[in-house]
Amino acid sequence: MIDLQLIRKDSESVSAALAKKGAIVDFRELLEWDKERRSLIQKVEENKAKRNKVSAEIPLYKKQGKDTAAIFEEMRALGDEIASSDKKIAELTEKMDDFLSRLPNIPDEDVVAGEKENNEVIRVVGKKPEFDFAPKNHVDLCTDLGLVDYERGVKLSGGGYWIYRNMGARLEWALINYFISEHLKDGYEFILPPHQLSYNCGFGAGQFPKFEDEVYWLEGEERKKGHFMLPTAETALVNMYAGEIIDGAKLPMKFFAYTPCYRKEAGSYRSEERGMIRGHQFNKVEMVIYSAQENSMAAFEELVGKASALVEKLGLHFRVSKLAAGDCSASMARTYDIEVWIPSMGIYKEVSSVSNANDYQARRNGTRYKDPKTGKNLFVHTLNGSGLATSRLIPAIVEQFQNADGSVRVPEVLVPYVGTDILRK
RNA sequence: GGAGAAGUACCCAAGUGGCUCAAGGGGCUCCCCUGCUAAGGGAGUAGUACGUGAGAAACGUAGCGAGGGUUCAAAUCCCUCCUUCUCCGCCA
Repeated sequence: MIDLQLIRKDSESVSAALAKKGAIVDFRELLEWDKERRSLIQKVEENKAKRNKVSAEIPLYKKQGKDTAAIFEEMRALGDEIASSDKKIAELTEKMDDFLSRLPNIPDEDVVAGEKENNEVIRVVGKKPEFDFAPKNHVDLCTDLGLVDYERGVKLSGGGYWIYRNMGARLEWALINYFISEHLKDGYEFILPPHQLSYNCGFGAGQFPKFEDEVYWLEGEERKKGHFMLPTAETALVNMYAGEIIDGAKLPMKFFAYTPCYRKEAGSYRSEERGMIRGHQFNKVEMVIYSAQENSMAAFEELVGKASALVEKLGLHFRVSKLAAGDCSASMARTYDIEVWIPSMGIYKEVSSVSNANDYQARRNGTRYKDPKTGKNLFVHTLNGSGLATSRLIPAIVEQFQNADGSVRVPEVLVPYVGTDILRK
């Protein structure tokens, strides 16, 4: 949610900033509603003050035996007026909230306008592996090594689902365990949230109303009162303190959670997205930081550093891209993607997306902190980053670390978790 | 899923339509007395949101789990919902 005050003060700058994301917004109507609403509030509050005053006098009149019929008549009319003003205010408020809730976040100043093509690669780590044999793609590798059973996954649940088997399951779980231990080392609190969340969480994270149709809703419930399967742990983590005022001395608060992510999108049947690149359910460890406003850039760098370090320690070739405004998700002011090289596809695929929402999510769900310096209540800055999405790492690992004989080398840091340093038939 | 009970401020808690625009206590903050400790006396303590102020102050409005309704007037009466506790049912 964008601060209404900011729009009142300087709607043109806000428009210009949103245009970087490709959102063309005209604030004139909103500002009209705002003006009308405030004048109604003034009027209705005057009337309410009058009603309060008269109400306090009524018991006195009654004691004195005065006739109150005329006063009641007058007060009834006043009450009707108050009710109708209140109704108009509520309607305006709803319209304004709806308008505001559909606006994307304002991108940071240094984030460039435009879409994907304006993304900037800011770091490349390692080299593209060279093979002196014909490398296989990850679908073949995983199938041949018995790591993943795509066919029976489809049998169980249809397209977009797969089964991890045997060493595949151990490799997947090894990644999760490895990430967990690294985050614990860094002092992050381990969270296992519910996977079924109520509507407010989707709204608070900024994913609704826009992406309501991209998540799985539980049957038989009305949407706004119902539950959906979380599309990322961020949706849960970012709402834990909704409506609360956090003691500023406790910031930054750092969390991570492991959950599967449930998404309808998968859709894409393009052949290059075969296998585990995009599924309806995938595993991810997610990091979230609640930060004081002035420290959120540092927190952002920390998350980028942590996510990169994980990929680097796995020994994978990857790059870090700073996304253009239009490629950041709607809620985010800045996003860096960590993209891992998939040899068979000849492209880099995202394994982590690190973002700073600034106060956008906190405004939507009312997460504030008391600033120890000023004593004022401020909206927290929320940041999130995958640390990491395991389902895309496995394709990268098996493809980048494959050998001529079809076996796959296990990244050293995972050996203790997997129990072997090589995966063979 | 069913039945019963409850939800009031940092905590406990009084309060079944109006001098209660929420009593009292605990805790906390400050002051006084005493001063090693212990004990005593007094004052303050509703956070927050919104509105009018450049802003602070100040004022107003809302607020007794949430949302509606009845009424001149609602913590109080009515309806719906949420949460907690107790019991029962279900438990792949």
